[in-house]
Amino acid sequence: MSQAFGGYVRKRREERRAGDPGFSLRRLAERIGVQPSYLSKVERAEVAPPSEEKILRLARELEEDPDVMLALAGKVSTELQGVIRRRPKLFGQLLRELASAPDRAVLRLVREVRDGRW
Amino acid sequence: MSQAFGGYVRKRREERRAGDPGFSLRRLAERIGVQPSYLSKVERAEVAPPSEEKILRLARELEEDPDVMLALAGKVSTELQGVIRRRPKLFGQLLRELASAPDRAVLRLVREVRDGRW
DNA sequence: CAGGGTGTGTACTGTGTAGTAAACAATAAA
DNA sequence: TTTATTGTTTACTACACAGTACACACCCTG
Repeated sequence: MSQAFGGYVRKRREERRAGDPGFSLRRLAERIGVQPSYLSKVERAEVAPPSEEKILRLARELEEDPDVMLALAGKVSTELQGVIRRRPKLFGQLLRELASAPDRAVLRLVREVRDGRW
Repeated sequence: MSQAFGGYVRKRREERRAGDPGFSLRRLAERIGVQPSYLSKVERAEVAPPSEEKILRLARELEEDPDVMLALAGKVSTELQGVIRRRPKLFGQLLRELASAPDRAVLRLVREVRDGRW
């Protein structure tokens, strides 16, 4: 299933490793705070993706978008979940409405909101 | 923490029970598909809220908003999570932007989208 | 006063999550 | 040629999650 996540991490790590030997599996594992054996299994999708916390630290080290990383792991950040939980009706409606909207439309809304046009 | 959920279920159940004896704890539990003892513990928050599946069935029986019910249980539906996971960057941005927006503003967006004004 | 229905207390359980710890073979460096 | 370093294999684990099963005491009510 989440072959996606492991493969992605491995790819990104090896890319970054070309220019920086600090991106060996062992040294990265240490910075993330897990055993090398575990990171190895994660990268080869021998086990499920790690916890949100480890994924976020991984995203930081690899300079990847945390939300994208979490999505690859089949998760949604507790932060975003919190945003929804605070106003479930409102955001439930909005998200369902936007589920089938084209990227372009969603992007327009993002900009609209960011520019304070409300 | 989730005293909220249990208390809410109990309140709603007893309300509905006034007009319909089919809303005794035992009979409701049966329709939901759990043991009465378990529903009892849930209502008194002696245990954590049940799984998403049971919560949705509960919401149906009690005629409550599923998203609200899940929120009380500290959860977000896998359906909504799926919407986000498909376009994590886009929805991540949007939600963070809207996190601090007033209800009114979000509601305006919902309507705007629903009326196809994009 | 027997019987059905009500909510609850107690004890237990299978499954999933999120890893650790130690040893191993292959490669690279001194 | 030792010595490090790398990724991997194997075995194991602690804890949370999502409940079940059964017995119990308390009402009514017919």
